[in-house]
Amino acid sequence: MRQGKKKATIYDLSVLSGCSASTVSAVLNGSWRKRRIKESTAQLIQGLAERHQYTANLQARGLRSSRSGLVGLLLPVHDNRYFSSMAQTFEAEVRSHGKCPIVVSACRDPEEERATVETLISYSIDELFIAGATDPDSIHTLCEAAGIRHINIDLPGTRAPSVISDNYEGARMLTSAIIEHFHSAEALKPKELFLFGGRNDHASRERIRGFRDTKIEMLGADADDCIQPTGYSPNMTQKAFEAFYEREGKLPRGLFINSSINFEGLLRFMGQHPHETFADIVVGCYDYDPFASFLPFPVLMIRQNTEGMLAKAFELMAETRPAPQIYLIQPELIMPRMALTGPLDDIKDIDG
Amino acid sequence: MRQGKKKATIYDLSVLSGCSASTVSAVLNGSWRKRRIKESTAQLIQGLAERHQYTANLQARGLRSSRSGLVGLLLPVHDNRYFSSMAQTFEAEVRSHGKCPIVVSACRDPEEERATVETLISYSIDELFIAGATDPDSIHTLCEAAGIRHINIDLPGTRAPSVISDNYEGARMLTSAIIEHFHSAEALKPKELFLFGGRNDHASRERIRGFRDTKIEMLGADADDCIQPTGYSPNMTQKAFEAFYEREGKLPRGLFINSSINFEGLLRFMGQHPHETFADIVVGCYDYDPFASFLPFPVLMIRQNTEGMLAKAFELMAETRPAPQIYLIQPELIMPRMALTGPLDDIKDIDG
DNA sequence: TTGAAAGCGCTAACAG
DNA sequence: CTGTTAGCGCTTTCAA
Repeated sequence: MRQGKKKATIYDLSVLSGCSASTVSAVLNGSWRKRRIKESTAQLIQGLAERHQYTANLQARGLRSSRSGLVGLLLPVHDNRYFSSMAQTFEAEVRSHGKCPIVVSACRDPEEERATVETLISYSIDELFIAGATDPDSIHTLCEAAGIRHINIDLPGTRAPSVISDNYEGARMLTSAIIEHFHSAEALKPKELFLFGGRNDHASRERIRGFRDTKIEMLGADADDCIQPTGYSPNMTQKAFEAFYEREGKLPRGLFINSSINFEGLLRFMGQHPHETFADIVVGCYDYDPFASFLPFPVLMIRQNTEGMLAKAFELMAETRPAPQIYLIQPELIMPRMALTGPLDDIKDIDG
Repeated sequence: MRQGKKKATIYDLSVLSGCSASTVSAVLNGSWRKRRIKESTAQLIQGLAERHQYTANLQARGLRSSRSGLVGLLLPVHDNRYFSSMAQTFEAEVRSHGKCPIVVSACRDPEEERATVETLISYSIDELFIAGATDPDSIHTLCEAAGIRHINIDLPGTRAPSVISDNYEGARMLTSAIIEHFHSAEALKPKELFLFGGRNDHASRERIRGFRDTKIEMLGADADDCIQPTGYSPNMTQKAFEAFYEREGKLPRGLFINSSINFEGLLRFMGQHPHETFADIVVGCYDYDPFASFLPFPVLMIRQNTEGMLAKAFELMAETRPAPQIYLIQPELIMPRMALTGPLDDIKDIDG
């Protein structure tokens, strides 16, 4: 087959086989058994299809049947371990159902999210998984108007089923682990344990709540200025650390960092200051990263169970009419110096 | 507009406006100026479209015009900083051209790659960027048969333009930086500098070549067993380190790690052994990760210029008939304790 | 067991 | 300046 030659259509095969286009169509989309087409004609046509490298035009099929075979995943960003591992798991799962995964990111920008979802709808995607949307409910509205099944992940909406991490419990685990880490050394005082990062979204609010409750229970107090919400921005987080350092002449001994993105802000701060500045700190990070786990100070981390969340989400998607309620998935506390496996391990072991 | 109501079509607007469907179509797809349609009719129709929340059915448009507006990026994996940052940059660039980015991964599996690309072709994607394909040339064949413009990234093909990192130069920079890092301390001997990771792909071969050449130039020798190709597998890499350690009772003082994926294998090894095992090692990693940069031993890294590579790739894609040659992009040596910015920085600074 | 015919929603000549 | 017409490639009744 030389370059640019037009792709074979069912009509080409119809002529070649002497059957009608509808017969060819039925054979090639798998519905031929129930259309009671003779085994021999089916085989004839399948042979021709193979020989002529026929592949269905999925746009045409989608247009006609108003189902595209596309399944979408909306992410805040690609460039992040948590979300990219979600993408990885999502792809495998969707492929295993014989559909085509579409992963897109929208930068935590409500307007971008709307536009992106509208585009996906225009391509007639069949289902949408909405991860980390800033405004799940307005996306819900879009999807519902278009009759598209959808599930929220990571950030809850009120109008569609939502599968999210138990951020409150996770924050409690992390906070108490930080505090306990000091038990052998000089015990931590309330003014020595700070939270950096996050903003006014559901996840951050829950984590802050868990942090405060646990801190008050274990240390007896928590001052408002121990919470430094900096958004999901490395830069802002760095600035917050610089400001703190300038004011206090040192860092707090106990640090609760809201996400790996904020942790990068701490790294930027570290790049500007000598080792000694971090000699006795203990960091808890609400996100897991294997490299962070081996930094030269203790780093406790929360690993969110992305696979569990997606599994639950797919399960709900398969239900006829899932309730618009919130399903909590437990995250996991990871002690320092742990290099864990990810969704790619099975694949990559083929190598070598 | 209540749930499930059918989406408005150009025919609906045609009736409402009193114009023909083709006029409506022209107005709504932007070609109305050159069809010399009256400003006032255009406005009328645009108003109606807005009011009725019209959005074009992109499958229908694509079917008719045989261009879908979809632009694909084929990746080995999502779950990796290097590739996910490529995805991030790619998305922004494609969106800025008013097209729809489709990012897919194929796990470095030639069969999966073929199947994935065939699916994309079935959806009539307009252009394909092929990053890290194990067999770019066979994908080239598919694309060419379908008349789809395509560019290789990261791993070169022989039949389409290829934009890749200068792996040889990068490896030379990294190797000599590792060696020089010992100048003040006891100088490194040839048997103390090993390369771990990679396999028989173009990038690994080039890096190994750069490593050997530089090592021989600077240290006078390089034994074959100083190269330990383990594939792109954390597990295999860990095993290679365990085997080495069992044999030698320690790690080499100088380590060239082929990629962050292999570095994770070293982390897994580290998790099983005490701090002291790594007291005097220097690691060079052919990939940049901010957390790795602050580990408790010196880590030199190569940051590949994904933005530069993509920029060049888009430039080539825009050319009428780009030559099927290889374009090398220089990577950058990153010294220890550096937390650099990524493609998301501009976005995220909105936060806070 | 198969074929004919209609049409999914849109675009693109061509004709006026 | 605008309407008519003919499909893009496929699915899906309905009839034979």
